[in-house]
Amino acid sequence: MEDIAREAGVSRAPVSLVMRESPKVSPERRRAVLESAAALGYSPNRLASRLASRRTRTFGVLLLDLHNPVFADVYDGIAEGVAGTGNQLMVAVGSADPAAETEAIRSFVDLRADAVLLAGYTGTPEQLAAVLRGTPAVVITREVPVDGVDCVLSDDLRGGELAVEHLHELGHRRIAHLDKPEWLPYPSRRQGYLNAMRRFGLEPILLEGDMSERGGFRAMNEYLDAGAPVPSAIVAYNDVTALGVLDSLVSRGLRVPDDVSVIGYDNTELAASPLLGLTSVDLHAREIGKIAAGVALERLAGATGPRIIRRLKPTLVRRRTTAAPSGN
Amino acid sequence: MEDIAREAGVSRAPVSLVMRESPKVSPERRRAVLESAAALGYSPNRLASRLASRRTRTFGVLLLDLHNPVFADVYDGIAEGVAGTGNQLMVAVGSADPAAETEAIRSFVDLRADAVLLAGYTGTPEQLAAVLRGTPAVVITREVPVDGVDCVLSDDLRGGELAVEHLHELGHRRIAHLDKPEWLPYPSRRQGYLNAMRRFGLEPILLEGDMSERGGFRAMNEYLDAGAPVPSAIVAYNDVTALGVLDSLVSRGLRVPDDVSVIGYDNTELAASPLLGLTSVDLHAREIGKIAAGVALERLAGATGPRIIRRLKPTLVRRRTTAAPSGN
DNA sequence: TTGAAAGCGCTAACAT
DNA sequence: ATGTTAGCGCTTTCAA
Repeated sequence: MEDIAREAGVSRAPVSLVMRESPKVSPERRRAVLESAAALGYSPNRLASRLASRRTRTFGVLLLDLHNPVFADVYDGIAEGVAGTGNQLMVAVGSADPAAETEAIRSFVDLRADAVLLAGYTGTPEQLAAVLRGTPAVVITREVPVDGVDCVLSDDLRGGELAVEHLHELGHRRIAHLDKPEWLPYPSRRQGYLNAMRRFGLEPILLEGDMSERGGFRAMNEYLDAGAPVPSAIVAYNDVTALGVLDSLVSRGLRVPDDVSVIGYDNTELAASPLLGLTSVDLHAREIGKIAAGVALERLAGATGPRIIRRLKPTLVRRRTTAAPSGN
Repeated sequence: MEDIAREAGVSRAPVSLVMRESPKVSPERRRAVLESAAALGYSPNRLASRLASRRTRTFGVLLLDLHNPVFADVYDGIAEGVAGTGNQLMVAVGSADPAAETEAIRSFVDLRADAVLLAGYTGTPEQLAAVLRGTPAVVITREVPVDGVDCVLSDDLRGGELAVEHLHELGHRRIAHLDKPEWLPYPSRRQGYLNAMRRFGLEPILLEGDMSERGGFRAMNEYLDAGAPVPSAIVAYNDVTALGVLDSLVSRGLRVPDDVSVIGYDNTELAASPLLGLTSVDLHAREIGKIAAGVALERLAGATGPRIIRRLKPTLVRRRTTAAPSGN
């Protein structure tokens, strides 16, 4: 920067101003500075600039899993939300390992991200509070009771109910639910399922499997292999596992929805594909991401006050994998 | 840091060493330092540390599109490749807009990433060279002729041929190809298709559509609406567009593979899903990512020499969407 | 508007 | 093994 100043015949201050596109520099000087910067192959060092200015204008975004398309939607929403605000996004991928997630968040904090957006945090509230050290954070799709941490999520309890209500209305009575209880810090969908089942006086059937297509496939296979009577409908934790369930059913010669109905969750593009036509509970991922970005922006703009909890209402998108039970 | 030093009764140097987990500090001092750091709620500033040390131990990873699962695979490969090397990943999402991509790369460079890994760069070589300013870079899935830029990719020319050869062997003669020529800086797959078609003395049929499920869906719909004779087989640019093609065919009442065969490209988990069973050309995305990380690591370890070009052989994974043509 | 000076919070020689 | 001293490359007062 000093070289540029010398080359352009000015001191260092105007160079700094030109780089930040400040209007307080006369046009001719600005041109001179820009020219010698180009001539010298100057590349600004944002580490230094951020260190000195104590502002990074950057949000850290943690995405749980790139293989689940719902996070692409959440990301799009966040990107839409920060567009035009002059803020940047740096993203890290968590892989559902609390230690890795904590490390990623720590990295954001140490890099002095202005705020942190967590889409799919699986650790404990205590860990989160410890690693955040006061950095503004908004947790997406989960409610984490930590002071100063805002949450934007879908009403998963209601979503679970919605799925059961839809199936019950179609005439289903043997309705199973698939998720991964001991791992998941997101029990609300199952709870909603259980609530609705009890309300209808139905017996819950709980299956367990990893939260992936493969996990859904295996869990369903194991259940069928065990010789248990086939449920007439299955509520899967999300679209990806629902796809695995479909894989399993179809590979066993069971027809969907003729023999078994299947509901997913997230309403990803996967579910929306005309070929699959997966009935799914829409948690409005993109909108959630956008709102989360908005909340972070508000905090940066100085909004104080208690934790913000925004809980959107999920909606059921009915497609071709659910229908009235045939036999029974 | 000075506060910690005072609190622990030492000077600043050992504090810095403790933070970097250096072994040159006596255990009792280390403990004292750690204690007062915790007591004071110390959070190291990595901006300052990176600025002072002039090393960031961070790779910038640019991902073209989160909605295409192939990039999740590439990312996994990169993550696997850098695991245990003490390097971190910072990722940015490109959205297939050269301006946005350039901005993301500039950001990596300005933040002094040690290297940059570009999965799906769509800009020109000149732009890339200009923004890189000497930062080591490896471009993934594309060959970009820029000095000092390494490339790890699949032999797309061969991949295009592979698809046609497979279909030809099954007995297909009216084989169409779908991609987006004017936008895509990746013409090799189409070229491979064209080469093989010419070799077999067949007439090429070129369809155009956006590189997304929706794009494939629309392109196929338009083609069918135009009343052109239905091809007996379709080679799609990638799995995502292939899914769109399937959507279109099935919604028109055409059966796959009985009436039309379809081949995708990338062999993503989407294609591998038993439900879809999409025949696809595997470009070994995860391995490519891993190799790319390895190349970057080599460069950082001081490997000089000319540009490295690693071109993997694609393989065809045959599933249920391709079969011998029935009627003709 | 521009110039000079004092940091931002850390690392890296070096000397002890 | 520990303390001291100079920076890393920028921004930001403050004066001029």
